[in-house]
Amino acid sequence: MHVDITLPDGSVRNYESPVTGYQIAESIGPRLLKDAICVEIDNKFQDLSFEISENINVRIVTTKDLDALHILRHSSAHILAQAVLNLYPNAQFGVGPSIENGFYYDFLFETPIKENELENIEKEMKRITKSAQKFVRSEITKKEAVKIFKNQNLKLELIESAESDEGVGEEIVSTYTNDEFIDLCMGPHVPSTSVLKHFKLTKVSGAYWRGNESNVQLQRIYGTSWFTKEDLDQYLIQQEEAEKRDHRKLGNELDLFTSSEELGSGNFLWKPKGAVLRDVIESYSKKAHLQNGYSLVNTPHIGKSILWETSGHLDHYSENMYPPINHEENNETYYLKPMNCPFHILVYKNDLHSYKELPLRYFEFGSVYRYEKTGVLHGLLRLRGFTQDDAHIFCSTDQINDEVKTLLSFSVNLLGSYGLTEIEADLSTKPKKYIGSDKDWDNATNSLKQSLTELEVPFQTAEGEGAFYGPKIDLHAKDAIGRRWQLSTIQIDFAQPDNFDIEYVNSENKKSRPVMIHRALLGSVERFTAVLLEHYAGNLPGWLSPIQIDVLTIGNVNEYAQTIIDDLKSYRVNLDDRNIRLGEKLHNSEKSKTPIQIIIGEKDASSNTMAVNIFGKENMKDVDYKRAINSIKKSLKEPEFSLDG
RNA sequence: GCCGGAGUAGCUCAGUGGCCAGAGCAGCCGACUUGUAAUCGGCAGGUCAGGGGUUCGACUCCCCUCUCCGGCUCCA
Repeated sequence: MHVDITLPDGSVRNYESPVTGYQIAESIGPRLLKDAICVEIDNKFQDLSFEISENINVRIVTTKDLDALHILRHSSAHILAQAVLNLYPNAQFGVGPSIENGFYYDFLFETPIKENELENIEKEMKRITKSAQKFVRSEITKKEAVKIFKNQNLKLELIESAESDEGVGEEIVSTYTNDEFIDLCMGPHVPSTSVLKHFKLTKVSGAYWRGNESNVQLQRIYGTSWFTKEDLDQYLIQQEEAEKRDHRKLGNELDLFTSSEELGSGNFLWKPKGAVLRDVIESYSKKAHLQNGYSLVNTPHIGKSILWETSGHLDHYSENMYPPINHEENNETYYLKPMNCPFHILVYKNDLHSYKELPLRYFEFGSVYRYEKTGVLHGLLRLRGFTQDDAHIFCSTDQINDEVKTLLSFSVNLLGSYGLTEIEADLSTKPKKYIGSDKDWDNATNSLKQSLTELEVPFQTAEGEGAFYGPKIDLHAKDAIGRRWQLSTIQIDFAQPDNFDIEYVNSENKKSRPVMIHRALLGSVERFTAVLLEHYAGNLPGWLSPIQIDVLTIGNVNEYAQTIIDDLKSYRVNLDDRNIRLGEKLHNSEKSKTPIQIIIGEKDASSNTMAVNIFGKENMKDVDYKRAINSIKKSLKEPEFSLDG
């Protein structure tokens, strides 16, 4: 018997049947055999030892392949479990997949392990990889599996619940064995433990069994694993780079914001420089909104309970709301607002609206308060009190299409103005539980999809992830080191207009119900500030920087300095005229990441020149006064906002 | 909320079951009058997160609370 194997280049090779991936790779070349990790047969990954006995397409997956990294990491997870069980024979082991940049495995230890034990586990892993054990796949019956894993309760649970991901079918269970170690697994795996060379255990943390809060909490050990030392090193360096960019660290170093034990979790205090930064960010956005058909509204921080009953927040969102504020004398209950929409609806309701007014767009920097669980708080990225650049658009159903398109383009351009130009979207569609008609959902979802397509925003569809009241688009921006941050959200809402019974008078003089679009583009000003700080590693572009220019003097040139400052009075200028060396002034200016330094001494005063350092550009000396001022103004210019840009 | 780790001067960090807890930077005072990346000297600065307990003695050991860090869960 012979089989015809078709390779990715279209060539067909003929082999004795059955043939394995090994044999195919070997027949093509020794180099390929050396780099081979697994095979892809008919879109399914299999071990190199998998026997092929039909005419089929086969691709040899090598270490160069992105798919191979997942397999490497999956195998790394196995060896982690093997090492842990060797060292802690009474540990229970759960599941261990490959994840972005690495892998993890979940364990239940008799006594919780500590981070410093990772070193030892890593050592045992090294021993296992050096001994070059083969990964051997076998299929056994559930009965046999139950016998083998009789002391492993977590595995028994997996066997009983038939998780195909974990190698458990209706009757047959797939396992991998190397040395004494056996685990449930679909595979494939790298051929031998010796393929693992460049890995590192990174941290240990808690994780709920099967991701369910009400289940037992396991200990998760994380690691990273790569084919080459260079890749591993690069990853570790990138981690360090991310740490340097941490907005919490930068916020402290640059004097932007602080927190306080007395203040409590989830809120920050903005220091003068940070407040300026926020204000610049907000002002720019506000201007863009006013130029693009939005009206500014302003609403308070608390509202009576009836409001939150009507909006449904007390039914659907009370877990995330701060406890009520009771005024006993008046028998009134108030709540801090977790969202701005009910207030904007009240503004809308105050007037009778004609179809001629629509779409009506109400915009506000609205501070909201959500009682987030302590464990999720994270610097400015996840707060209990934060400010949304929030707007609610009231429009007719047939305006949704145009409105969403305008909005999407507005958002992409706005984010781009701040320097975030790589945008990707998630489109969340109708969930199982929803309100409104299928027709409305389809139309709205199509509007969103069509806008994304027309504006060429790359997007993924998250089926069933929409809110119960309408579909949504989330925009993510990629930062300078490739991290993805969720920023904008655009949500169509069929529910609130009903809840509040809002209306407009249509062209036939009949009452009609508008649709609402909720949208926040920066998301939260606090969060957005943090993202910008991390994106720019603290080196904010000139127009955003809290201090834009440091004027550094040498000797007594105060009069000349004053002339310069007067000519730059619409900018944020700081004068350092202390009697210290220039080197120290430069050092301080550098540390505060001021984008422009003007250096003037008596020489400059007499020749009407200055030295100018512009961050990221060359340092210039003896620059003519006018030319210097012009080039400074040019480099501090805020980006023009236009929807075509 | 859960698991694990941590909290020492304004900041970054040393340190020990036992005399008065240290350094650098920042601050203040003085000298230096400075041209491209930290000038020198001095001074001051701490209820060792807060509270309780064990002990002859606690910053150190135990318990509780607060805050932070890494995750999990959550994220209209």
